[in-house]
Amino acid sequence: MKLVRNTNAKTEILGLITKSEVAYSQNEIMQLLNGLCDKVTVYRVLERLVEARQIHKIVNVDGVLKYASCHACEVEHKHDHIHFSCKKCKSVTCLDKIEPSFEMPKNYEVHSVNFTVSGLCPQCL
Amino acid sequence: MKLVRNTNAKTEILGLITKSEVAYSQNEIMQLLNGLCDKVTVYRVLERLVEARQIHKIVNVDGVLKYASCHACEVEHKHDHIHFSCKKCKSVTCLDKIEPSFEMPKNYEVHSVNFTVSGLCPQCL
DNA sequence: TTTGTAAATGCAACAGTGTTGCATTAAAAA
DNA sequence: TTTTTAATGCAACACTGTTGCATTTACAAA
Repeated sequence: MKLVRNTNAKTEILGLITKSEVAYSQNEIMQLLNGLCDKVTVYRVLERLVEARQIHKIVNVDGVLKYASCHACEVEHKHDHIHFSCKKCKSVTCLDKIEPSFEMPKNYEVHSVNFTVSGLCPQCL
Repeated sequence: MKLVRNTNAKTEILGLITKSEVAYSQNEIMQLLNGLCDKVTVYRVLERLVEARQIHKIVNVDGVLKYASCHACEVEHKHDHIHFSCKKCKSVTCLDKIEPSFEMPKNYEVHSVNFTVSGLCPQCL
């Protein structure tokens, strides 16, 4: 078992993501941290938090990675819910309650899922 | 109405994508074209083909854009089907038949959808 | 409390994807 | 054939994300 340390950067980043209603990109986190640490550190902290299953990773419609806390993972760690990407305000939100149902063809082994719907969010409508 | 021209690059690229069972990235197309044209041209042709609704764009799990033909769009142009991204052979396939069902909360305006499932495809299983 | 360790960081340099500006080429309408 | 302007090539760039390595620091053990 590898030792894990609690650092300033990790605490701050996890705090930001946990408090947020929307998913954050590395870029957005950097701006919110206001020079607290290097961008490489942000990437590495995010990687560790995903590894530790404290946050989850989302691929946005523009290909940029975003991170959100695991609010709905108390019981079981899974991320089959939909993410909503707003074209106007550019926010990405987890729709924790919405899990699409679908039936995979035989002979596919599903490991993970990335569902993103884009359009206009309630605030921008 | 803006004039559209048929060029060598456009014909070749559309041909490649149409013949293919899997979705291609700009990088893959460049290799298949074997120096026929510049990478900027590939991006611009792909953009035009998407605009003309002859192909559709997929965001892969690694954030890279891939393009596939619109086989299932004869009647109506929509891309609510699932894409499968294989972790081993890195192929991205359209599962045209599989359209997940889900119910969006009120006050969201859905414009488009990007569903990707990753794991192992039948060939790699 | 001090010390030793390796986990975490910062910096610089890099890799890959995708974009922009501009001069040149060429498709196709007249 | 001539004319128009869509399409191309090239160079340079922007942005996201990664790697190597020397330095710092969290924290377990003494």
